[in-house]
Amino acid sequence: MSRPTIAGVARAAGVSVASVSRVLNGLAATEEMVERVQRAVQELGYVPDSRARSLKVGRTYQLTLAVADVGNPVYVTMMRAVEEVVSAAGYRLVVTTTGPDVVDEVALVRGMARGYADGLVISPLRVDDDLIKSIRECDVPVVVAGNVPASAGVDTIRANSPKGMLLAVEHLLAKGRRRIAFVNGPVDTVPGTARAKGFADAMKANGLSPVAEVEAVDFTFAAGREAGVELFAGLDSAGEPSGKTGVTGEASGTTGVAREASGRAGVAEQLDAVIAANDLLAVGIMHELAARDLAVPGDVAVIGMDDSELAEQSFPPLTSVNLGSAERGRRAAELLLARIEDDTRTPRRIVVQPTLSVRKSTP
Amino acid sequence: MSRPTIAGVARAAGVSVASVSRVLNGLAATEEMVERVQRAVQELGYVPDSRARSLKVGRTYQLTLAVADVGNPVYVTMMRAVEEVVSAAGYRLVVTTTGPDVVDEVALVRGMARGYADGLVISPLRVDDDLIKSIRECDVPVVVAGNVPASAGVDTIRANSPKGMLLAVEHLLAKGRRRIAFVNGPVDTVPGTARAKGFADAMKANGLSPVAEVEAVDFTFAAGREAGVELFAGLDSAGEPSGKTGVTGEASGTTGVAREASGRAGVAEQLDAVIAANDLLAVGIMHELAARDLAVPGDVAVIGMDDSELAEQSFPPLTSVNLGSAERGRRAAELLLARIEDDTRTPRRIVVQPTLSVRKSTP
DNA sequence: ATCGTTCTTGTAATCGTTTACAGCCCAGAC
DNA sequence: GTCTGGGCTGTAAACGATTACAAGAACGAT
Repeated sequence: MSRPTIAGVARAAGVSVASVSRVLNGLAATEEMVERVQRAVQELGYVPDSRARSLKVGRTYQLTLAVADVGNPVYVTMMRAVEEVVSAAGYRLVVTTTGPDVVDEVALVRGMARGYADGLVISPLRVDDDLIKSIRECDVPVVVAGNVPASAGVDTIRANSPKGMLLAVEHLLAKGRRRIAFVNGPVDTVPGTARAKGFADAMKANGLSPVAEVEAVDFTFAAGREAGVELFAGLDSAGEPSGKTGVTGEASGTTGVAREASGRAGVAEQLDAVIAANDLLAVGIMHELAARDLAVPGDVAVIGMDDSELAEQSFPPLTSVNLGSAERGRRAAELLLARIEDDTRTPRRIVVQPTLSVRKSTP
Repeated sequence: MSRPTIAGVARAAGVSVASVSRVLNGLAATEEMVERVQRAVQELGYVPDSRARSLKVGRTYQLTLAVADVGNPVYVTMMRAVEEVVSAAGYRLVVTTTGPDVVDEVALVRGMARGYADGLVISPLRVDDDLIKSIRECDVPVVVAGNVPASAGVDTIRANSPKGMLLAVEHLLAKGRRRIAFVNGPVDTVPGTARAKGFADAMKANGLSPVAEVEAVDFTFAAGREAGVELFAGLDSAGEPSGKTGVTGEASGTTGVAREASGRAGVAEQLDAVIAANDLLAVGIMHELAARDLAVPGDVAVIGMDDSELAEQSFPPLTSVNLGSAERGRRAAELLLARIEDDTRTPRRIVVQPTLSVRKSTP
């Protein structure tokens, strides 16, 4: 025997399907009616079919969260915040990982038209006009968690990376560190560009120029270690303190030799602090520092960004710029829910301000 | 103008809705028919409604993954593996966090009857008869990722914790460490009991008895640190090397004093290794060791379990028992997909064997 | 007693697909 | 020339809920 439907319940209770539906949805009904329907529901073990309900009411009570990589602890923080808001409102959360490619993001947004979810929170790694266009034309509300231009005309909850960079640079300065290197993620990504510009501005504002800048191939731990290798190799070979290192490709070939040569003293006199574009990169850098017997923060201070759980767990605990991932997640979810209720498209742009979580990786 | 439906496409193409549906689903049709339908689809920007489709075919092409806490990196590993398999098969993934409470898990399983997903992978923290029963009676296939008794008669993919514990203990023994303490998570959880028993057996098999055993209140980093405090307090106050420490509550009251007294030498002569029930706990312990100037692995070796990304990222990198989370996730997803295709309920029980990932936290 | 109001309940249409069934056309065999 | 059979195509009935509308009951006002 298959699952009972509302018709079965109606038959068992001796009432009409409409009445069953009304009781189930808490609409007006006599006590006796409620009584009978509930008894029948109990007896048959009836559970309403959400597929059918979705078709009729045009809502799935699902929301989608799209992130580039679930392995990045910042997305875990965000996901947790979104889940909390969303499930409190009676929605389920569909989590999708888009990967690094923008065409997959576009495909995802377009696919929302299938109606399997009532809204989308997307944190895009890369953005192009196609993506903006698809978001604008999307049949369901979309909230972007990340920096997109105001001209795009879409709802966004974004962090203030430049301000965050300023906090990082000024903290280092206050501790007497002025020989600062920057390890960024790919500069063709949304966070990558924002942080590159933020770093440059923050340094300029304080009359500093960077000791080195390295672009990691990804926002991951492994890429952070590679970037560390490249960073130290660059410091050794090129003597000039403010020069930028070359691209990743060429450096890796000479890694072995460069690493041999990069003595503790050599590096430490050129460099006394590193800012990384996220916590994973920062931790990767710290590992490479340790491999070279450089003390954190004694020889080199390190600052990460995102203030994810990893920052607290790393050793030494990582000073990190809190870009408000949890709050961004929470507010993105709230904004999305609001849009679903009332979709008067006057795009909102909410900015969450950063704070600095000072831990042991800076003096 | 609202979204076009299949009827609109049919009208535009001058054919019947059935033909449109057939073309869209790749069934037999003349070239001209395919031509006309596709042109109409293009022109109108038609996208099929998955809600309607779900109702008709009784499939949502969604799978649910339920875990206790997305903050635990082992679930991130598992989630990534599940996502990969599932999305390759054309399914979406609904991620639900159940929290630590078994009644919420039961509610979730019961709720699957609503039909919003075609199957469920659940990694339950706590299991009781109600949960087993609800899984048995569930309308959609359920695969349990975790240890449940064979008598339960449900599909499971489980780890071999005892074997894993044996790997850990024997590795320590081979390195000359015999004064081993164990930091477990809550013992009323599925992994908690499995690991407690596994540890006891592994020790006995090697003729050892534990220096101390501590039960953390949770499988988290914070709980790991608390457990560390308790562990060292216990070592100081109770002189006997093989005694178990008391419950958490009483110890915390005397923490301040105990911590003062726990000198580097005092601890190191009673203890030369700690095994933790997961990586988060292990990292918490390492922080507490560092706070007491105890070197890892010089004074105390540490072994974690799960071999999550955190093990690689922690400092020193953590030797960890790989319980095959990724493989478990992958195989759970595969088994679930197989069940959806052919639900001949002869419950399978798959065991994934552990390996040891040796890193720098052991000599 | 009649009428109008309000409140509850039932009938049937509807959401947008898929699919069983029947009809049509055409080719090939007798 | 008729019949059989096989492809395509169209009509219409599902899938399981919600909800507009109508009908009936109860009740007070006139």
